[in-house]
Amino acid sequence: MDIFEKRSLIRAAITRRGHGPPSLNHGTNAPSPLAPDQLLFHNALMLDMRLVRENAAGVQERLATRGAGDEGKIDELLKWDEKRRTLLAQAETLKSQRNRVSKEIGALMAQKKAPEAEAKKAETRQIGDQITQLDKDVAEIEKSRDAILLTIPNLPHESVAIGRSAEDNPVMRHWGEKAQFDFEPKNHIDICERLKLIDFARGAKLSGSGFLLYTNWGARLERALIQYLLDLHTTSHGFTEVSPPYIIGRHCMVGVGQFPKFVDQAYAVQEGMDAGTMGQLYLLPTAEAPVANIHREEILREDQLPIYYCAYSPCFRAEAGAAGVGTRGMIRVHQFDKVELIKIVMPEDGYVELEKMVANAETVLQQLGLHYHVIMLCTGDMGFASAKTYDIEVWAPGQKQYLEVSSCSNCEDFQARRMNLRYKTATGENRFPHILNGSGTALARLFVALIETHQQPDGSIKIPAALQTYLRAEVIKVDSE
RNA sequence: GGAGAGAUGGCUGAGUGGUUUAAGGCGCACGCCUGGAAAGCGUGAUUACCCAAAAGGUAACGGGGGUUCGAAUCCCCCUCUCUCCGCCA
Repeated sequence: MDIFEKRSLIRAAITRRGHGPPSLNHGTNAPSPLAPDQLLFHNALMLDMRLVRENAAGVQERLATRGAGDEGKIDELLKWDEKRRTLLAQAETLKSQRNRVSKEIGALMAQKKAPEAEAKKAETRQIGDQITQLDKDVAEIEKSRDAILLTIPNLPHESVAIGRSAEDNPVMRHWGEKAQFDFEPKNHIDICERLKLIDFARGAKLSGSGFLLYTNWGARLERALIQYLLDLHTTSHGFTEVSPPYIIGRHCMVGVGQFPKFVDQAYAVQEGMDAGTMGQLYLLPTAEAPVANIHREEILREDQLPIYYCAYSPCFRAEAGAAGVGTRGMIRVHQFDKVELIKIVMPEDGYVELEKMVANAETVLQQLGLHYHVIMLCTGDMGFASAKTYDIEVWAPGQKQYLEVSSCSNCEDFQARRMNLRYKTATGENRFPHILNGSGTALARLFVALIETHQQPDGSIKIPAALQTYLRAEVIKVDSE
């Protein structure tokens, strides 16, 4: 069987978007899964349109710091916005007229004055035609406007370092030191094969390259880590554990800003297996997607905030275009486990909460005795939805490189707008909360750093004390059964 | 998977084409009354958009479309919930 046959079988049930047959439900003219009008389910905006109107120059300036050229979209956005408001005002005036005349008709009918009523009907009918046209125009304009808005990333916070790429990310701090060995440390692939923690060959046999088969103590270590992480964040850091669906609707992906930009990175469930108005279903790329959306389209009470959620889930990523870059081993895989942290907080608390979240993720590495540093992503390297992001990179001695195991972001109200999540203040005002997400932490790379850091001269792995009660072992040895 | 019944405001619940400007009840807030309460009486209370603001206007009765001068109400599609049957870990 060649590689293409293998891949087509893998994707028989799970296909990337756009490559499957049209669904029966949709007929042969199935709409593009990403038509703008399919992406929005309400009128909330990604960037605050009022802010864009009132301070276009400021918005453009912030966007420009990302170096992606999005600031060029603002002028067109404003053009659509102005046109929309003009037409909307016209339509509403006409509707007001029609409502008034309709009432008069009702009154005439009640008085059995049919001829007069008929005359007014003709008048109203004509107004109605104009309204229909205006409504159509406005809808078109909103479609154009939203198509642009959906592709504009969040504005970076003022405190974020200006830069173009990962090389410009400032290191904020580090903890511990690079582990020293009086022997040549092995990399995780060798360790896994020797200790039979992962069966790379059979994982690939099952699902293709980039899929892992954890075996025996490897599987147990993975499970122990999940359990340890959830326990830590729930009991010590005050998070409420949730366990979300792993298959989620398109609207959730749009809500957190994964779509439309990263649609190629998601595994789509077979076309036709969609959820009606929720649209096409996808395997989650991160638990952030379902968990941040838990309260979408709700109005929370201020006293419900802050909300802290943590969730374990596997994460599925197509990693299209990433082939060949560190693909061997566990560093970049199509499916990995992660414990995710999500916070929904009042805007004034957003940045304090971000620092706390990073500290919560750092605790993991400290307790496991792993050297790491925290970097701030510069404007040019930040994710689409984020206003400010810290990455935690753990040292992997076998790789001789730092691996990203956590990315903690404050998305401010960017996601809340997309999903129309608000909270009501004590004074009765509705506001968008800040939504934060952070890995607490990603498992596959944590696994790598753990076994590479704690490997012993005899090839065994010493288990850190914090993990021993979960794994029920102090060491993993070659002859461990 | 099959059959049926539903979805109305904070909750409950009326409303089968025109003072619905969504009744009534419960709960809520404020006021009157009271020594204080209860009861009673009165007032208020959704969301979004347009408008610099105010005034005003428009829209929303699960979601979308249609009929009509006019739709919570009639028609079509979808989603969700409940009941029964079937299947299933």
